Amino acid sequence: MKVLIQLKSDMSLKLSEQERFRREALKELLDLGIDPYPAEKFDVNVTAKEILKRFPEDNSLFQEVSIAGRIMGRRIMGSASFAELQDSTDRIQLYFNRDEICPGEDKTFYNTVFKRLLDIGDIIGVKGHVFVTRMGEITIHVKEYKILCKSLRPLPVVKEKDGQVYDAFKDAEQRYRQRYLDLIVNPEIRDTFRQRARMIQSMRDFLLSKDYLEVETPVLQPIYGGAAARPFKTFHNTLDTTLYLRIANELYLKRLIVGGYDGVFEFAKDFRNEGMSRFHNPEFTQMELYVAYKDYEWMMELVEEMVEKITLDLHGTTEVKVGENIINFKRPWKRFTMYEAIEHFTGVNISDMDEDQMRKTAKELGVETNTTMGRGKIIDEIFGEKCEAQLIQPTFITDYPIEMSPLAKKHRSAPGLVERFEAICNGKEICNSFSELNDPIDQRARFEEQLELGRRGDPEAMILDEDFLRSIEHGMPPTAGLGIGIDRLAMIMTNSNSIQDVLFFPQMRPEKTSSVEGQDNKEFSDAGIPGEWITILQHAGYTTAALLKEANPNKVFNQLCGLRKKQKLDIPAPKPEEVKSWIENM
RNA sequence: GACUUGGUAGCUCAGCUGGUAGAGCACAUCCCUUUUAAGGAUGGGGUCCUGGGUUCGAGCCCCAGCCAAGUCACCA
Repeated sequence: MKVLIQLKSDMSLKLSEQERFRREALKELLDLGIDPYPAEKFDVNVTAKEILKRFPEDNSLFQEVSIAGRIMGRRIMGSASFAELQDSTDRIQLYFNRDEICPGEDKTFYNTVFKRLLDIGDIIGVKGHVFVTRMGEITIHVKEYKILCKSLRPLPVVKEKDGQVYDAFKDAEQRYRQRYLDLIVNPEIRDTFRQRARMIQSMRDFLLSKDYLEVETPVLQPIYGGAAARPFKTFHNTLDTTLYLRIANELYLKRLIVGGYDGVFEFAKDFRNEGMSRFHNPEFTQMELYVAYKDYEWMMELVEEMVEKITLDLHGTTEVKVGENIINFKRPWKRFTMYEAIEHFTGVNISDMDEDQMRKTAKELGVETNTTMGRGKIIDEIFGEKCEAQLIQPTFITDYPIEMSPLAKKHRSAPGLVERFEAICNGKEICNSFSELNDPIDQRARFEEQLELGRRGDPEAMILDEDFLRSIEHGMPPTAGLGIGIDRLAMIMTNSNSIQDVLFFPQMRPEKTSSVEGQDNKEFSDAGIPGEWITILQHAGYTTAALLKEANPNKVFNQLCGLRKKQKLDIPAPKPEEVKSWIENM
């Protein structure tokens, strides 16, 4: 028991006052014989949302409810109290009456347990009936309650009245690092992720209804491919081999088309070792789809149909508000070839220009180029600078320069182009698709061009995948392929300004851990310092042996006594000569 | 990677020309006892991001660093 108390006081040095109060409350609960973390289930027969929705229509309902959730607010006034209970669906008010919670003489369970030992953030289960208070609020009249989990840290308290939010918890860093807090106190965040899940469900339903097969392909790949990007590198010990986290699954899905499936798709986490921004996270989700005997024209129709359906499923209309704009996904979407789009936004027709003329035009348009850029790259640059951001309504851009698209089939009629399209929406690409290149000779030549780029130092150049080539040498039917950015689409569908808002745990730089934690205490204990004082010394700033060795013994002694008093520690004060001997022994 | 802005109590934020760290919420002890971002009284709570520098004196000024956000560049 003594050890326990010491442990506790050591721990409490690092705790804030509010955390210490909660740990003390926990102890009192245990002393009262109440288990703050019971093992048995608590049966729930209703949600807050259901009550709030249906009770106004029929006051005879919900006369025996059992519901559980987190306490988000309390208003205590002696023998009667109100609390707010938040479950996964909504918040509902609870009414507690002392003499009903404690019908007998002993009022402990109300006076002590409810009023003093419970806190905002604790999770409880209650049973009772629903009524309406004098203030007109739907409320559960609690007959009994049970502590399901004691919370040891204070929650950010966000309050709201008439749509006005007070003390909103909105610091992006804390919200992303401690997403659980964000989800607890900002319930609209929970809805964003529900919408994301429904969006994926809707897409999956659509694809399954077409009888395409949902598949899984390797994340760990010996040769990464299918996109232009730098990979994450890792190592497999048993195979003694370098492996890469996939940047795309394209080449594997095409192998499955070679294998005889007509349609395969995968919701794939891809990993790209590149910059981060509000549009880029190192890991992101892409849905890739490959359908045999189809081409990119057909795929455009499918994308329109699918995204329109998703929008209807999510919003009941084809219109979505995104920032300042209303985006309408109703079919058909606008279509431009890349040349047409450039002509539309700049007034210049560049389709027949050679590289020199084009470079000159780019300069006139204020688009920067350099000598390493070929004709295709310049076109892409002009488009990116002058057109993409202006495409707010969903628009297909078709027929890309061949240089940028080593896996796409050459255009059936326009030389120098490939059969490729991207859908642009809200100024950003949301998907990328082409008639897949199935000519193995051409594919090998395109890979070799990529190898040449790699030799010239392009870190994103593709690697030649010999097994993939072998597979399409066996023959891949004409195939349409699609990659659609799930995070990007989720941003639009949920009106989110950054990708971090549609990922539960966006990548962040690791948090710096406290230097006191995990210290090697051996040198301290070797000098004869009792364990309970080591943490206190470290708390006082003497985190290493060297620091303590340099210190003035009198000052250290005073600091320790000061801390002992301040933290109300239940250990005897050290003697000055003891402190002196510790320091001498260091 | 570059530039801009920010980092102060558990949360949201003030903090003057550099002069003993503040408010609201939360927390503790009371009062009130069907309230509702409850109200009232009292109280406790701080590594002012970190490390240097200037100064008699730094939350504030200077330098370096860490973390985040925004903008730009590359990528979806």
